[in-house]
Amino acid sequence: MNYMPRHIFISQESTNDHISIFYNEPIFIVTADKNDLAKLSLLDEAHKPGIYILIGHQRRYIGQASSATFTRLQQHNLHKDWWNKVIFFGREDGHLSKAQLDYLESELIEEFAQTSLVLDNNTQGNISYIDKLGKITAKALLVQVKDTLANIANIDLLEENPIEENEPEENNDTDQKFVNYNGKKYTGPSARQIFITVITDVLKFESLALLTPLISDNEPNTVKFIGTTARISKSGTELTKKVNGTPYHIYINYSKDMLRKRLEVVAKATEKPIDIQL
DNA sequence: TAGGTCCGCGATACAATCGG
DNA sequence: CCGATTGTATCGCGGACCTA
Repeated sequence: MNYMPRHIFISQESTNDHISIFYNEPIFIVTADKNDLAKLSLLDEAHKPGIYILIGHQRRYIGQASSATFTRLQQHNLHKDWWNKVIFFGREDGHLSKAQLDYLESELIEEFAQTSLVLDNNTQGNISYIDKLGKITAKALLVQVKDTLANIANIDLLEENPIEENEPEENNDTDQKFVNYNGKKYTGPSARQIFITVITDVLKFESLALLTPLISDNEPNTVKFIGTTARISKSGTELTKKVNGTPYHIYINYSKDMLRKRLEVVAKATEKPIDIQL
């Protein structure tokens, strides 16, 4: 086969999220962190039928979604807390019958059952009648998914750590600064950079009404640090940064301690949990 | 003396500059 | 470009003083 798979790495602004999409006609495969669930809804693929695998340490759960994977994942987000990553796949054209989904699901359950991994599934999946042709295409699809994952993404579905962070994270010794806001981890080269990425997401996803005490009509200042124009000191220092994708400028000329306090204020205003390590 | 206003001072926040 | 420091501004609260 001489196919040319495409790997599209979804990355907003910086490397904050871990959503990857692999295309290999006619299939697509998405891998993502649980933390990035919200962003998954933006993908067409997440609204197509598919098979998904929840991944957490030694545990796995195989599931199917006959209309939209995303809605099933949302449910699992509420009711299962042990997983931190997910892989799901389907056909780009959405043509996966219920019988095929049943077949793929139970096939995978069976395969996983033979490994040392712990399966969270209670049942073997549905056994529904599947015609010969449907079975053959489903089987071929599964092979293609595995091949694509193995060749392009270097992922073995049946392995213990299929998507394990490919070790750039290991230099956590030198770079232990991060912010955990609303279940998402933000890292970056500097405290100010992290601050900017967090605020960028806040401005994109949170209700501005909650942020009004922090918004200035024009130039930002240290308390109302979100504004609509830049601010430059008399001596020419840029005290603010433009937030990409929004009309806002935010004051960033803070010490680490002040950045921490600002983030705490934001978390309180938006009623979201935050963990700050700068 | 109760109630109200205002002043002063310590604490906190700000903005700019300075040093890696 | 990053983060800390520092001089200045502002806030907030207790207490003194005034008045009815």
